[in-house]
Amino acid sequence: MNREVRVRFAPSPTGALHIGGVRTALYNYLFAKKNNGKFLLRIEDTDQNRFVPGAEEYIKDALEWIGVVPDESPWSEGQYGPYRQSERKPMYMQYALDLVEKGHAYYAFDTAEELEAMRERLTAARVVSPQYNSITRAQMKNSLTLPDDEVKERLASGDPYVIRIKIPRKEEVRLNDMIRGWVMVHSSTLDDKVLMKSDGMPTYHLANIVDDHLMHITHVIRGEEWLPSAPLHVLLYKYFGWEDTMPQFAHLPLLMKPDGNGKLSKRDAEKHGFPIFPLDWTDPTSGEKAQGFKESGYLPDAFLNFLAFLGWNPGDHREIFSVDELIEAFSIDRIGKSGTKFDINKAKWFNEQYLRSKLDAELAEYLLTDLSKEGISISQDKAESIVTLMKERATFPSDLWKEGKFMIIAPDTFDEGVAAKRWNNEAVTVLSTYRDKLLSLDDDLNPENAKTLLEAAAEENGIKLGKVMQAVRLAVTGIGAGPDLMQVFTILGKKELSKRIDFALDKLKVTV
RNA sequence: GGUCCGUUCGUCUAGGGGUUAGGACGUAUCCCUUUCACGGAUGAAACACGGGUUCGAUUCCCGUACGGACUACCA
Repeated sequence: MNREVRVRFAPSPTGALHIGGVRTALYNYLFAKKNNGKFLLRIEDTDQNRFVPGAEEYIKDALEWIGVVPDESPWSEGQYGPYRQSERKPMYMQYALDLVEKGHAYYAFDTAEELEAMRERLTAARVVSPQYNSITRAQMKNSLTLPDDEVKERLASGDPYVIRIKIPRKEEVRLNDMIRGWVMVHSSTLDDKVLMKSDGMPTYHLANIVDDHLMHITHVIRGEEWLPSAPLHVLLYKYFGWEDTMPQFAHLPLLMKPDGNGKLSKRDAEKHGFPIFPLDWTDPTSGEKAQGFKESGYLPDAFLNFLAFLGWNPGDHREIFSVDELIEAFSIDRIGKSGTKFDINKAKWFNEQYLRSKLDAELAEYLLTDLSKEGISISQDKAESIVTLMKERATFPSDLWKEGKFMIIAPDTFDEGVAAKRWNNEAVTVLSTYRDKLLSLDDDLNPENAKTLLEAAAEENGIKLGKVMQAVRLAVTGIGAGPDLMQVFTILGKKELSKRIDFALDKLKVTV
């Protein structure tokens, strides 16, 4: 059997795509590309009550942002469409009926109240897990207990019903997970899950098996939260007679909270002030806003690299991987088994690495964009010069503007701590002399002559330059830290520089 | 509660019957730098516990503890 590898990412459009979902999508994508297969996206919208407007577009946009674009999806259908389960609705009933005919499923007419009463009864009787199963179904209203006539009558009269799978009483169900190895579950612990809901929609369990089969899915790579229901899925493949083409399963470890215990959630993001969604998201009902990785300044390739390493590693010590390199290196057997705590510091580190590898011209675009929002415009050359000086110390592109502001706007205040410690008469003397020298300089300023002049200004007054350097920096930039001063002076130019010195001399005089 | 899954430095992890248990993030110290950052160097820091199996177990097996997921006419 030599089937083309086909994998799917199957989110439900119930809100913003969570980072764990993005990782699942990424692993599916990497696996597909590694094996020259296809990566498809299927929207699992069988629950009409949970539909959230905009969620589907969000999924699409998020995947596009990191370049994990499906080969087949609702927006670029392949030959096994539709790719939205709501649009596949007419296809499912026949499969459910097939199971009823084969005796592996049955009609159930119990109302919500009756189900609740059953659970209460069992709980009162101290039954460990109250569920609709091979024992309890005998007491319920279904096509196994009701006379045939009544069943026919109820169906004919439009009585609401569901179709449930008939889980065998005693059977060992086993599956060979690609990550976890053999997992065995006894059917007596499984319940008769609903396959078709009373609204005529299939449940996830039925829909995903039918669709995966029809779409020729070869591998199901999904989160660990699905592991408990995987045996049910195996049973369904068996009852449909699709065992020989049953996909291989790989259940991914979960993404956990950075502190404490539990699955990573939106609350953690709020608590720690880091994003959990790839893109900005505003909840359409509550109006709640959540910031995305993109809008927080994470570069898509850095984000993707970071994500890939949440639960997977190449087995050597390399960490910086392009998408192509990830595809080349990826394999499911190098995915870990245990839950992964989310560490935003690592994400920042990846972002810094990618930021520094970017061309100055590209980074200058970010700076220019930020500046235009402030109503400031500077030349491309100047922007690139600033980027050159700032990119080694930036985590996000927005830091270019935030941290490099002093090269664009003259300071109007001065760091008080630095002033108190470093500002003195010697600094004033050197700075005045330097200002005069700048004014009589014919050439444009460059790092060399800026330095020569400053050294001369210090020497003429018998002052060691090192003693006043911090004061000089303070006078020109307003702060006590930053990139090489002579480079900064060059970007400023002699006119601006002398203007700033004058301003500082005037403003700081009183504090001496 | 039940079922299933898991457990190597604070975090992500490599490793695998005999290793000085390796790397990365973070952290500490030092160097570079008349600043800060970058960079470089160095350090602290881990096999959950108890039984087996074995000449030898962090590695294999079984328990225990702890953690997690699931336990809907949600996915």
